[in-house]
Amino acid sequence: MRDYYSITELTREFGISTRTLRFYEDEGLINPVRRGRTRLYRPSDRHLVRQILRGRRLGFSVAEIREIIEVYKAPPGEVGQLKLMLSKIAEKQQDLRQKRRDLEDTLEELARAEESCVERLAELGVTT
Amino acid sequence: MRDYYSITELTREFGISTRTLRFYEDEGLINPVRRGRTRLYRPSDRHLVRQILRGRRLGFSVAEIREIIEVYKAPPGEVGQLKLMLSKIAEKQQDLRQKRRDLEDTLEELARAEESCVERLAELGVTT
DNA sequence: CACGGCTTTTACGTAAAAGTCAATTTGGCA
DNA sequence: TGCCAAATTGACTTTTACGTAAAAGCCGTG
Repeated sequence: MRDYYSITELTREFGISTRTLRFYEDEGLINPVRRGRTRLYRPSDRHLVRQILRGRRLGFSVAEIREIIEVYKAPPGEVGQLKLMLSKIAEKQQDLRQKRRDLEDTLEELARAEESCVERLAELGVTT
Repeated sequence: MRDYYSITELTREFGISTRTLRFYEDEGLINPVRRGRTRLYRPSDRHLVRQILRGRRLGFSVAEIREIIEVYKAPPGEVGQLKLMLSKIAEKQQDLRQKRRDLEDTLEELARAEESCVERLAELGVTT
């Protein structure tokens, strides 16, 4: 496990630009350490980037991703805070379950479209 | 099954604005018929809106949604077109499967966060 | 027939998420 | 130690997906 990654290493690994990484930092999603002015990304930062990109692919806004990331952190000490966090987690879970339903529905429709294409090809005497 | 829906009926049903529906029309996603200048949405238009919103929730851009919608249409007659369509469908399916992995991973992390909150609450003597 | 309510078109506005560009600064190594 | 590729910062631009406001058309009701 590497100690640190440079910004360009991460841009290459994840296929994003330095601007994007700095943007996420400005937005408070990641906090790489600095040697002088240059950013050094720890494994934990790298993992965060991975999570951010996952959220992005799922269509979450940066604000929503921030909320999700916050619940990954160590749980707070106070009961009220803990309960609040639990309700936030439940909210995100519901959101994701809705997305999962949307996803399965869309996959089904695509399968139907695929099948009718294959059938049509068969009618034309083409073997898939 | 109703013949036609007015624009406001659909906005109420789906919780979107008239601007949004007209925008999707400008973008070529839907094509309601007209009585004079007013739009009349058929059940098929209504179903399209449902599919559009599903795509939107999954984080697809309007351009991507348009591509998905196009493969739902009746399959074309020509072999080359059919094969092209099949490859487009396969592409979308891969995309959706990636999203599904992202989704399951995120749900797992949320479950872990949830568990550690519950544990912490238990330590504090709170029964969930 | 005037009115309120719904609808239309046109046009400009805007927030989010970066991309791009220019002007430094720096740090590694020959 | 001197230099050049890489990194940083700040400002401006772009794209997407609508929001919003203005001005006007249709239509059933009192």
